[in-house]
Amino acid sequence: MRFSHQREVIKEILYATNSHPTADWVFSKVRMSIPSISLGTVYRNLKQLDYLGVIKTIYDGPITRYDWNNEPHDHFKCKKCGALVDVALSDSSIKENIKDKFNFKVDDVEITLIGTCNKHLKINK
Amino acid sequence: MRFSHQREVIKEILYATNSHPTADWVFSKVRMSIPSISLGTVYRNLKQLDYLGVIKTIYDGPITRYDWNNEPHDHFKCKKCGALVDVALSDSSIKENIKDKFNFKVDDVEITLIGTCNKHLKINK
DNA sequence: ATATTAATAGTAATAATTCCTATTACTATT
DNA sequence: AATAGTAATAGGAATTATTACTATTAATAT
Ligand SMILES: [Mn+2]
Ligand SMILES: [Mn+2]
Ligand SMILES: [Zn+2]
Ligand SMILES: [Zn+2]
Repeated sequence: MRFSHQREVIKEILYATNSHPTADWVFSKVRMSIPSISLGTVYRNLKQLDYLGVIKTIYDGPITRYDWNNEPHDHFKCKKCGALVDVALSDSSIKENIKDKFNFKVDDVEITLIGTCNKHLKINK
Repeated sequence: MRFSHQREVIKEILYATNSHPTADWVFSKVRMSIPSISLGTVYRNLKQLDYLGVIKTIYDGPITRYDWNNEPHDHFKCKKCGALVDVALSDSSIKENIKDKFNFKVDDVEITLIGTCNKHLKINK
């Protein structure tokens, strides 16, 4: 695969946020430095970066997002504000336990927590 | 909400399969008994049934599916054939464990197993 | 039976994503 | 440095999934 400035910028933009952005958000960002870029180029490169294992595509309900963090990890989804936040299920033995229970070949366990993020929680004791 | 024959048939079709069908699949099925039905009616009623809690909408990557089983349960996704199969994580204490670890209010834990279903596994010992 | 009005069929509109093609710009070779 | 070969891009068309609109139909209360 040949070097491409567009792809580098897209990659940098992704690596600079933890917000799991959509293709459209990336598009509007990359336009700031490359005004001539097209949305198709953004989609094509996001797909390539995913294929290369450089980033990971995340399906947040009906919304497609992109994650610079290609390491296996899980997410918390806030019902109130829609934020998608990384969570580390430190005890990865949870996943191993789950894997052992089935007559399928389980390669991955994806866990999404759903609820309300601390931004909306009353601090008052 | 008023009775509708269309909605009843859609519900029955969903309740007769474990395949987590798409709106389009439901549409083609319901056409067999109601040839005049429109795709919009299928979508509208699936959304209403979800809203009523009668069925559950499932996001399988970029594919939207519908599940008659509105009880909390998890799924296994086969990378080879794309099948989405119910799994019962019998030990629901797993989920309670996970819930206890975070400074968010966690209402639900969604778990998807990803791998290869037994249809493709060699039986040979 | 009639009136009321929610639900439908059919179609148009929208949104996300992919496809197509002429043009551009890396890269290797003279 | 110029040339040739070709991968990547820009821009727009096409596709797909879903929602919105509206005249007509049909469920329900009177
Ligand atoms: Mn993440
Ligand atoms: Mn299910
Ligand atoms: Zn929130
Ligand atoms: Zn399979």
